[in-house]
Amino acid sequence: MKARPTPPPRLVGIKDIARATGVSIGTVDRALHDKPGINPGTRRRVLQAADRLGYRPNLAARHLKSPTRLRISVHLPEEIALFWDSLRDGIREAAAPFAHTLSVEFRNNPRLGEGEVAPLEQALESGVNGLILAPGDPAALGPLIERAASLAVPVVCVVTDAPSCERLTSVSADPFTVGSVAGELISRFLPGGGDVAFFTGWLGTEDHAEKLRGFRSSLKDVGCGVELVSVVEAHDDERVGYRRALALLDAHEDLKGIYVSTVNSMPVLRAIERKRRAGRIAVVTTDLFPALVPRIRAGQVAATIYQRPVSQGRQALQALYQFLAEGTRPPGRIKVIPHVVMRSNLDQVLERMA
Amino acid sequence: MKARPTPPPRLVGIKDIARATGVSIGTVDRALHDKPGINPGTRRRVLQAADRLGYRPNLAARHLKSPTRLRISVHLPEEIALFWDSLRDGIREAAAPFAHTLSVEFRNNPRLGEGEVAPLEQALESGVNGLILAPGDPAALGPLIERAASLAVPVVCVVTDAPSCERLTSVSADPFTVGSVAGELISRFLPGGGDVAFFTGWLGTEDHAEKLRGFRSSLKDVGCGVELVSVVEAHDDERVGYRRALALLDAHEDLKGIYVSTVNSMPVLRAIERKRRAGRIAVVTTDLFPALVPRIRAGQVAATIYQRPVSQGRQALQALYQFLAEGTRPPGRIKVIPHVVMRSNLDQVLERMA
DNA sequence: TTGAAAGCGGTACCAC
DNA sequence: GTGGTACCGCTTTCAA
Repeated sequence: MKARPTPPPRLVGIKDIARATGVSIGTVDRALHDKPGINPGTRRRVLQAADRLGYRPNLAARHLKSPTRLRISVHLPEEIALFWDSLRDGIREAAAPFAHTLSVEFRNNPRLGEGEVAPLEQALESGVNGLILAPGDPAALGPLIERAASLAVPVVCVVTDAPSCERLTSVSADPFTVGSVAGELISRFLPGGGDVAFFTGWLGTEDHAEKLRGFRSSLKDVGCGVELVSVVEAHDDERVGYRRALALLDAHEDLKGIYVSTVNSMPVLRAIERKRRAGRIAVVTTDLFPALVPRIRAGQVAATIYQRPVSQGRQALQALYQFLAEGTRPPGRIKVIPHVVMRSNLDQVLERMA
Repeated sequence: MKARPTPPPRLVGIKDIARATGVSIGTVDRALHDKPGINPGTRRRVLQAADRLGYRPNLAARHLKSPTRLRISVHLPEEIALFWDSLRDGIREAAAPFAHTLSVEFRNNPRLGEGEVAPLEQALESGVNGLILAPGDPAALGPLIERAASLAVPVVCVVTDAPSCERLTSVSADPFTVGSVAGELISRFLPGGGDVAFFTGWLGTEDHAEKLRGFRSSLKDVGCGVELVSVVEAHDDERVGYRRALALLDAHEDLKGIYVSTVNSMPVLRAIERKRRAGRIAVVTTDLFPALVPRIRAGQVAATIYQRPVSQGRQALQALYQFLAEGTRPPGRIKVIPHVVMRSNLDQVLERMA
């Protein structure tokens, strides 16, 4: 005997509203979409009925008619490939279910902050409906983002933010929290207290300054005698980083911990190795890339803080789609919770990245 | 001047194939769906053309016709509400974009492992198309899962697994990794070494045994003299937990760390408080619930390992939907990477839960 | 200001 | 075996 499916609850559609109000579906459409040429009273009645019946538009059917698929342009750097490709994957993955409603175009620029303007201008020219971008140089991009806003093209920032612009939202790891997690880890790793150092790119960058602020606040909170004795700017340059790390290690014979708040951690690790202090310094790094893997395995890196680019991409696309398709406005800022990657969960994280 | 959208690339549809092959759309449909009553040669030609043109069915249009929405039944316990409700939220959230294709029904049972059979039988009777469930008692559920398999109803396990059954996939945090992360954290928190203890529910449970194995392996790996001196079974009972925690603290005057691998951590914390050893023992707990929040804030809990129910729900639904709608078979096991929640990222995690 | 009807891509069914 | 066509929910256009 075959099981009898209970009849699924019929969803209310546009013609249910029409029937309930005694008008035609055309009028219902006009009311629902604020179109001109409708009696205000009729509109009100229709909207009330829609509300009362719990009408939810069928997006699939909507986009069936006009093959005007929504076009989204994604603007990301080529370097560092692993990171940005993961982000692109997250976007592609999230866009897959909407393939028939949405088309995603990728426009790359060489590096964060370099050559960002031209592709964005071109995308706006070509009339895209939405933008996802990582504003490396918010100052240069500002006017363009404003122009997008004036064209009613929503912009979602990823990884970095341009909070002063009229963007729809931004998806990123909150830098204060990231720094704060690093600080708490290092403090906990050094219950006996000790001197620690903080490596960054440029302190002028808002993100980096925030990480430092978070780091400091955690050292104070945990309060077991861990002291920040040096803040080093490595200018995202391998050689500068290496030299300054060596100098740091020489100046502080009993340094107990280092937090590298940028992706530029390899020179620091090499300097530690050269000075034969590996294992005697608790190192917390940023992000995850192939060269870091053996260092984590060997315990030279106690933990690394991973910004989860795939997740950021997914959330950025979802926020943008929901706004474009349904008009749902996301919160002004979407914070991704970073992962603490250590030896014990490294393999699992790598598995997910592949 | 208005920007000119480039015409979106027309997707190939069923009638493009019909035109290319010189048959009618009805025939194309028969070929694509392996329906009877079609000449094998015609079928071959149609399929080739479909392949050559890169045909992708428009799922939205497909489900437009027959309101035979896919029905998914979700079987989860009521206790502990916060955790399972988060899981349900993740499912609902992920199902939202497919609301017109998919209807989700929730069937609850009182506790994990209790009263799981009846609702499941009822769901199968009623002819659902897919199942999401947390098998608390895999032995009792096994036959039903097999019956689902024989009815071609895919099953996705969440949180706990029933690996010996023919389920489509399972979504959960790998217990070995969870235990291993806890072990690594505690080891790192105790660079000077010391005695630690492990609290669990029943060691007979496979999950708990795996966590212990992971915990042990990390202690050995980090290898800084941390020793596991006691494994305590609290039988998920508050009073048993409290009594055994007191006994443990009395027996080990210089206990340095405790990992509670179940959600039942409050009695342990109360025992530590009663013995005035708060702050002198590194405690790692499991999951996140309101009573734990102030303990983390106060530093009595160094870290808690959170299984991310929302994410598990989302991934379970996506895997099931993609299989039902598109026939995509997910990997045999989807591992969720647990979050390490500490004071520094607590607020952010709570924000996401709300 | 409103109604009626065509058509989007696909399914189901009837007629040949 | 195959072709033709009504219909799903919605947008759009044209006529009233």
